Amino acid sequence: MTSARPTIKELARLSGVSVGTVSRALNGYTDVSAETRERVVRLARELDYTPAAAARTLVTERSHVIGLFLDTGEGHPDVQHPFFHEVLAGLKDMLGAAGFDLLLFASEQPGNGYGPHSYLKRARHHHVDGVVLMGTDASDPEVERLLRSEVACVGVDMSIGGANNRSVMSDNVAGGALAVRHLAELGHTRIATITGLIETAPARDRLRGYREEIQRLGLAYRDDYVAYGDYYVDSGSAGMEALLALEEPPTAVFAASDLMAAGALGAIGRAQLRVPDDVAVVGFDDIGFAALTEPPLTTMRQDKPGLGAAAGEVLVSLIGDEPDPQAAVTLPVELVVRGSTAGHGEQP
Amino acid sequence: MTSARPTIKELARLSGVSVGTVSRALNGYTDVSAETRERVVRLARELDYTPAAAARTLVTERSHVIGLFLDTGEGHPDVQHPFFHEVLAGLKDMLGAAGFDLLLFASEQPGNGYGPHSYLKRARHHHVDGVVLMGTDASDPEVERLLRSEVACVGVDMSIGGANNRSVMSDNVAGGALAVRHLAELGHTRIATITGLIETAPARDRLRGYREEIQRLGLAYRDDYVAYGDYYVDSGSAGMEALLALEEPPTAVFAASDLMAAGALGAIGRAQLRVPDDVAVVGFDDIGFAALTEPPLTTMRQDKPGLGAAAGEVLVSLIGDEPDPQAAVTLPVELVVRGSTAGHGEQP
DNA sequence: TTGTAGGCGTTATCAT
DNA sequence: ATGATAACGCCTACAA
Repeated sequence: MTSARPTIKELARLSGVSVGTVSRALNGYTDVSAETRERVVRLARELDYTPAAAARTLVTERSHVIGLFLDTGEGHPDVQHPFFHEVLAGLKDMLGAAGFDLLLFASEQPGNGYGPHSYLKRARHHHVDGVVLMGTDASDPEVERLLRSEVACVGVDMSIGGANNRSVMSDNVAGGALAVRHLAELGHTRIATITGLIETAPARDRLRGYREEIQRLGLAYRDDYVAYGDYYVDSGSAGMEALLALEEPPTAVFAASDLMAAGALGAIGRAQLRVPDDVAVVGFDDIGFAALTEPPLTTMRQDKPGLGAAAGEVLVSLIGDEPDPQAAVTLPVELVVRGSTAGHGEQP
Repeated sequence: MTSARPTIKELARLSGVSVGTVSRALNGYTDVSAETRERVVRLARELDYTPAAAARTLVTERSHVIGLFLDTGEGHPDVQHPFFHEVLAGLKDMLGAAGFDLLLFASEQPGNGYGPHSYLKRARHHHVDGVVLMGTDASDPEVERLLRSEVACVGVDMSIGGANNRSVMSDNVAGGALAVRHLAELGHTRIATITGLIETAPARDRLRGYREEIQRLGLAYRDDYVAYGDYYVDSGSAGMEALLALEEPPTAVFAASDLMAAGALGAIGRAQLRVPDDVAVVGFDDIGFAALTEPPLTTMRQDKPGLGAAAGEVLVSLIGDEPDPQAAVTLPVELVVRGSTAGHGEQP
């Protein structure tokens, strides 16, 4: 039924003009007679003509495709953390509106043969106009090579340098501080934290915010109140268990991710303790299910679609020749108070 | 530091052979002297050469890229349902291993000008070797046009026909039946259901499984025990509220998604009732957080990575000239019993 | 075994 | 305003 893709040559033949003219007409050049353009455009619509991206990329040096590296190393199931998906939604929308599609790098040896491709090679292979990195290990030598290259990169939740690279992330330091302040205002003085993967910038920043606020409040900073996690559920569970096993266990805990906070909730329950009465919990992210735990999670909300959109915008302006934007974009976070720190609905 | 991408011509010049020979050497043709190949390959490695996908696609008619349409119409935030992400992980891994990358269609008018592109045009534009559809409305005329076209398509959780199209989904009918059976075995006789978006195949199949099993068990099928939802949390909440408001409310409910089951959990709690004592709940999907609700959710587990991998395999074999695989792949589901139907941990 | 040359579908630079 | 024509980078007959 549907015939093969018509090419620009077809259009030229059928409309009785040259391919050059067809191209110009379709691309809205001014030096085409209204009549010709009309005819060509109509024909193109009738035949459902689409330009071949490959051909265009070849001559234009622009693919209108943004590459996406999405990993969360350390053997964690990648493409798995809910946080990134919500960011991705924002990224996709923004980029789509700007005329870009998203290439999710999946293969380490695209096409046939040629052996495994490095990050840089994969980006060049598809001639992507820019690259977004999420959850990637910035200290990986291959990543560093990519960052040093001519490819425009923007990292979400990772701090990357370089002339044509940018970072976008939440104000994690402020977030950590805010979480602690909230708990302190509730009367807590024994406030612990469960960190994210400490190799990552957000984890370090949130920890720093935690520490600075603890000290600012005149509370004692205790090493044993810092449990090291990896953002995922199990580490939250384990971290909380360790904290509860202390001689003087905390009465409140700030987990650097909702997933870990959920794990902490579980551990607290298993210890026959109650949230928030025995120990209050605040998470980070405000991913979808944060409102669905029991009790619902108080958390520091990140503007996830906003992060994605910001990443897209930065990248687009990096690609174009617009005035150089700032080196890093930082988005504010917002405290969302729910049951895990607030009163307990049922009780009078 | 990093110089511009070397082309095959560069390699030819530097290695003192013609471009044709370089191409053959790199692509593993046999009619190249071992010595020449060695030299060329080494040089390619040294210069970090990557073939330009665009050029290759142009001549080869193969892009080694699979397109992905990921929507969940009806105004729902797309790219948002956890289920699809877990499927995506499996898809990405499988496709990656097979040498394909994934193009996430984002823009409705890729490149500049040319106006909005239909599904088919977007697929052709990038010359993708195949397309995966997830959560897309199969009755959309534009989707139908894509399905009638020469583009190979595989739908996840959607039933699509056509010579070069395939479907992969879980055994939803069996899943619905199994859920009901489980509840019946627990002694329940008033078993209700909250359906998924009834326009979708999985929702209808799960409902059918529910109904058939109800009848098979000799229980009465009651229209008022069927609440219509849309897979998302709020509809589960609303559905459950409606069910609880019945004169003779159910003592058990089968929700066609974990998200709705979570919503039901909330509604039950607000009604001062308890799970599973007052009403037992079983969900569907077994998405990540199903084990984290309170109580944890009994659910029908779908093999999500398996669905993704199957989709990839089917597509790859559809693209190649391998013997035609079956028209549809159906994966088994598995009952995972947790607290929302089983005993209640804390109590003796 | 290797070189030459045509062509994939576009855009862009010339003339005309 | 339009038509040739040369790239873009690669693959693949066809010759040699």
